[in-house]
Amino acid sequence: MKKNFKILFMGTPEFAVPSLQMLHENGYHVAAVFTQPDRKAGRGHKILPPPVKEAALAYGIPVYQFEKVSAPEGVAAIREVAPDLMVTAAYGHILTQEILDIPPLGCINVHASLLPKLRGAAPIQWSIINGDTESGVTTMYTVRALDAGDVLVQKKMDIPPEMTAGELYDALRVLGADVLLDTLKRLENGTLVRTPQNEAEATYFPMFQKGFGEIDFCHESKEIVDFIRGTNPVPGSYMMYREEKIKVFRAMAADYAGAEKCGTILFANEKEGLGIKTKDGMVLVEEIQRQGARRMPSRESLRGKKMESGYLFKKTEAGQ
RNA sequence: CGCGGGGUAGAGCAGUUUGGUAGCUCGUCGGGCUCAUAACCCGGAGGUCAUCGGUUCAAAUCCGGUCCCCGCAA
Repeated sequence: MKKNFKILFMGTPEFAVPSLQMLHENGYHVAAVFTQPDRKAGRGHKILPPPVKEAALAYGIPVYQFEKVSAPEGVAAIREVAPDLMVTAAYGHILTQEILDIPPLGCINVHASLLPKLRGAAPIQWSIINGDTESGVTTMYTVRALDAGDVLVQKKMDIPPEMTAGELYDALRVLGADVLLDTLKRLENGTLVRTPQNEAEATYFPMFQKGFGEIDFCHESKEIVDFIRGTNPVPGSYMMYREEKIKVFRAMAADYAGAEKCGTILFANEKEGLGIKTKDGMVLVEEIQRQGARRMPSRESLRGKKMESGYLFKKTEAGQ
């Protein structure tokens, strides 16, 4: 098979950018890019384009932005592009069977997990929250059921013990482009093998909901630490100190045998830092961000704004 | 013009409501104590209070403009 088949690329966030860049730099014919509409982002009123749009425009690729691709006009646009192959990477839309049937070579999705593990919209964060020690990227044929299509190529990587979701995200988006390139090469030379997923081993984790990031100190210390690094930087974890929402970026587990209730501040000063009782010990909260301030080490923050030893953090929202 | 918090010494903060000598915890420099120390004691340096303008006898504080940082919402 020749390399110059016509590709329709669908993606939205930073995760998809290296894949698009790889296609462009390796001479693939990307006929069009579909991405989410520009949305209000940040403070004020600014409307920002998705990262993929900026990349596509820089490469001179036509960009289409539909609120719903599955609507008639979206489908019509795809038919007009008439791609041989569709590639999706964190596009943010569920594709209908009607759309999946359009490209003769099918639709390939780049997913940031070792399928069939961690199907769903936020596999990177969940892998760290769950305490996994390895992650990876999988390409598969897209089917109607979420992330359930036949696996094509999969590559693994280790998750270092202190890695945050943001760092893993950066690593996997690069790996994603690599896996996609590998997939396309096999498609070209006819060595691409499709392997059905083992449904018995499949796991699914949902998108985060509002209030998800609040820390529950009544879990085990390791779970709390994993939760904090798995939600860093988005959606971010936090705890409520009286009426104030304090964001937490980094923490480590430590031994402690006291009988205080989980969530109790054991100490909060600039020498020892911030220690909070958990189900099985304590966590040392090392980096926080208080209201109106920027993120900084707990000890620095505690030099100025004190926290009362003995205060009990109680989870106020559902989730985790 | 989406809502809200903030900008005060190298760092982190209080003081602003009720204008009246610029404070605290650290760091730093010098000295002391100690077998010793990130411990303790004494002393010093370091700030046009983001910026511009206004009100006032007097502005960090009250009023208006600008710049920058942050949270929410998306």
